[in-house]
Amino acid sequence: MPTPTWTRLSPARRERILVAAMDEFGTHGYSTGSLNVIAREAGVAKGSLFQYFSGKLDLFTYVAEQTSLRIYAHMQPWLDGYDGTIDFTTHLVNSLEAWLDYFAGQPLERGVTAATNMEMDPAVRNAIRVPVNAIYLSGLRPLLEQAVATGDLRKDADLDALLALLLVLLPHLALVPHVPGLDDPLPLTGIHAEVRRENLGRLVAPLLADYSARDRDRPTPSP
Amino acid sequence: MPTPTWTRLSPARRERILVAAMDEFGTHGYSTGSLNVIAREAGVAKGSLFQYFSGKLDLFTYVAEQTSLRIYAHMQPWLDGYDGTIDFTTHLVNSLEAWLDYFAGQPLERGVTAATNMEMDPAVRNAIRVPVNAIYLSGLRPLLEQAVATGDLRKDADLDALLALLLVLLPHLALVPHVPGLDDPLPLTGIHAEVRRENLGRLVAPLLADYSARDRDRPTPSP
DNA sequence: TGGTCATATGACCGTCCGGTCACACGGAGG
DNA sequence: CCTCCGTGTGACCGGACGGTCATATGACCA
Repeated sequence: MPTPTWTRLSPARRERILVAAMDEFGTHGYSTGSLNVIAREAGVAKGSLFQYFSGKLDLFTYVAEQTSLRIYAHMQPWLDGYDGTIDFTTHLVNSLEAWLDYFAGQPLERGVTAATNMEMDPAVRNAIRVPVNAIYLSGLRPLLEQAVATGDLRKDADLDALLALLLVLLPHLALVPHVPGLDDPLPLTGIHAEVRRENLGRLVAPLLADYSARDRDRPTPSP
Repeated sequence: MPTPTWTRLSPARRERILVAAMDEFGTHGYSTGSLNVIAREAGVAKGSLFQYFSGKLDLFTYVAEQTSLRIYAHMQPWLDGYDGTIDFTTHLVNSLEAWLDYFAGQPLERGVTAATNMEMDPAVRNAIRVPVNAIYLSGLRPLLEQAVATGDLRKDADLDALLALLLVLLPHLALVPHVPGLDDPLPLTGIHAEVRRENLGRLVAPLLADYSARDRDRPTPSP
């Protein structure tokens, strides 16, 4: 939790420090990220950082929280914008396209997402991942429930399993195009937008098809 | 690549160093893992480590490679043991149970798997993940092709998409029960064996059901 | 016995780390 | 004009790091 001093700072100074911290932690991770570098890049004395935060972990926690709030705010229209006028699989693919486009254009948020997903220290990971996961769950579950309400997903669809799979998958989808060696087999890297959209559909299809209530979502089985 | 001196060492000494390195890297990751600690725990002078490996990265690369070989050797019976006498979904759930049980009993291999999956430095990650992924792909693709050959998966099943999803999922399944805060929504932690098996089925079902060729794998759709 | 050589050792090096602290600065209130 | 206090600063601290190297050890052979 930042100190009262932090809240009295000019927005410009706060933003410079936040950006420098996102950049450093997002590039090197928590434990390897350097407060010296953050202070230098922000144009601020290192001692000042300790006037705003109680220490390295406090700063990283703040960075992770702010980042997840920004990401969530950007995705909100897709989370509560489903009304059943298009089929749910298409809506989900559209949302994932927006998800990928967002991270393609926001290297800072992408880096912090990588850092929070790759942290080894259990104490740090718990401080970061649990609230972030809660944010994602609170947005995704209503979306799936809405899909059941509109009749796009079957009433007996296993929402818990679907949610767990999506939560594992989402960070990988966000990072794969920009993090070489992470999940090279995912067919989303270095391709045109139409091919990427098609491939997103190929990844989502097996997840959703079995729970789809509308016939048009289910391909004809071979005899 | 280890030096010739390493290969001339007594197996006991090699094993002590390998175990200490697996433990340290598996607990703290590559960049935070300490050669001082490895040398101390192995009962060996730090200078000796530099007689066996050219540096920290060389040692970690060796550790990751040995670990993936051990894991692969243990899973081999499940990878080429599918002959179609049971349906493929059941075989896959059986294999995943073996996968989870293996990592439950092998904290060293589990730690190294975590370390290789959570490494931030791109150079280190590429040195480690690419060959490891290649090992997994070389074992999993023939298994899926075998399932197509026996008629358990449809001939038009999207094997590339399935493989990509499995490759993303496998490390998470291995680590979730022992790495708090990693993927808490995955329903595999702190439960009895039968419940865990049932939940594994719930996770695999949406992945495979749409591509299954046998009717018994596909639940009755609601009208 | 004396010499050679592969190996083992740990003190030591330069560097960087997170964190501290004595001090400088400047606007507000007397 | 002086004092105070919130704020900004960077030199400094103890410690840990990866890596080096002069020296010690001991097996083997002449």
